[in-house]
Amino acid sequence: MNSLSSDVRLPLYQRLRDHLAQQIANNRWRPGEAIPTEAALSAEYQLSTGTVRKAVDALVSEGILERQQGRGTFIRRPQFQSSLFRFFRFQTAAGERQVPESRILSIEPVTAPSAVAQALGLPLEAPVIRIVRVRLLEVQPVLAEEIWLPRSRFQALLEIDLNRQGPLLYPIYEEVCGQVVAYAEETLTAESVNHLHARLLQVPVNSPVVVIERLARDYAGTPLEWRRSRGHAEHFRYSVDIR
Amino acid sequence: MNSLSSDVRLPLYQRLRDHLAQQIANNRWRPGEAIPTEAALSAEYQLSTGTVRKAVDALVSEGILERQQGRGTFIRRPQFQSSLFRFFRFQTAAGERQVPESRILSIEPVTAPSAVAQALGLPLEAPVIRIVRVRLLEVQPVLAEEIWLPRSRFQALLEIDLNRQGPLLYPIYEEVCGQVVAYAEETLTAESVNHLHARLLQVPVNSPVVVIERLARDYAGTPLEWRRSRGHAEHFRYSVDIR
DNA sequence: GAGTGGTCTAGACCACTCA
DNA sequence: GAGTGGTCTAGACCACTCA
Repeated sequence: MNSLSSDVRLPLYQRLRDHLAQQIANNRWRPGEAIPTEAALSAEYQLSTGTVRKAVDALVSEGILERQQGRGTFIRRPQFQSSLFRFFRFQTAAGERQVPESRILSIEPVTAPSAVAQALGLPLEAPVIRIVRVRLLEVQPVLAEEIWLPRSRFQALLEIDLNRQGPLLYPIYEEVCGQVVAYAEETLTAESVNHLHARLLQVPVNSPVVVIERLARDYAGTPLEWRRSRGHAEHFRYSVDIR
Repeated sequence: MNSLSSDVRLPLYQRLRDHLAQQIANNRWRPGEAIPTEAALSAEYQLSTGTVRKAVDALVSEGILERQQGRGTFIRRPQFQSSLFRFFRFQTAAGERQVPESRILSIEPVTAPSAVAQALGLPLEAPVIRIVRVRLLEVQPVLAEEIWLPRSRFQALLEIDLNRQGPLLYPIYEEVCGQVVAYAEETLTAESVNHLHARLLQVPVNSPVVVIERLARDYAGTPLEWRRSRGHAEHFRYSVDIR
């Protein structure tokens, strides 16, 4: 038997949700692992199954846990590939979806400019890593990306050859640095492309591009990565439901 | 006592949810009205309160109902103003938010071009209404909008002076035509502005604009309105959370 | 067949609203 | 003080998974 520490004025299901979220943030279980069964949680915290289910429901709807009937409830491994597809219609001539290739143009230790320091919650001129890359689909550049990481957590990236890895960075962050991206927030704007990005994207100067800024965080909410991606507006289409 | 008609293989809470959704779509209650209390629904359908709550929970999370503790559960009146603010940062110099004014440039009965007929689910060349307007903030145009409506439901709009109404069309649709917008789906892209829209928005030809296409539906899911809005990219900023 | 999550019951008691 | 939604209990039984 265990007990819930947080604010006693909150409902029990809320306190259990917070307690579980805290343990997930502290890496008590790794992504893909199961948490204790509902019966075990009921017994451990002396709560009815209905109350336990309501706490687990909340974490499931937040995208942190994933239920599988008959098997258990698991820490969800985020699937950020799909978020990319929400924004861009990267398709081959045959119409199938495809993860764009990655070509790293540079990776280097630098000090954080003020916008980056602010986004990542670091002091000005804190040590960071800056990565510049383009994403390509059938030799055509579709996205130009600038990526900033706090050096304290990602030092190990400087010692490997990123161009020999797959096109997705988040699995590499997890394997090489033990850092798991749990959430992200994206902001979209549009602009006329400047000379530098026009060259990287192989489009005429001043054509319209979509700009996507993304701040990615770990389970505890600490910022892990800030990136700014630019893509030609022709490939861009984003849908959202409103109620 | 009443009984649920839908597929008996579905869980009871699901069948009650579908049953209530059907009645809402059939206008059994108007927006702002209360549905029966949980106790009344339990008695009417011979279900426990837990099951009734789960059905109501589903409709609440879909944005169709709204709970108010101690008062009741109400048909939600959609607040589409807020969706506009998610996309554009329309702000006065003082920083406060403001609904942009509306200036109707034209409203006329026409036949549906193929893209419009397809979006609204109408036959080609079906009778529709086309509205062109600009939205202004402190005399500055911020959005140029083209709006298409099925004439069968919106005929009454042709008989009033829209420029003597408020800037929001959805309350007018409800008051004048009895049509309630329940959901909408928006798609975002960007483009270089052409001569016509450059003039309406008072921006240089070829500057980047954001294009928002919106399909609005009633509670039954029938398309009510299709609109395409263009705004200068400088005023545009859209944020989304990803998990 | 043992173990898991999914559905459902029949309540009790609490917090809030409103006349 | 009557009526509403909000929380919580202590289960029972079902559907699914996996050895």
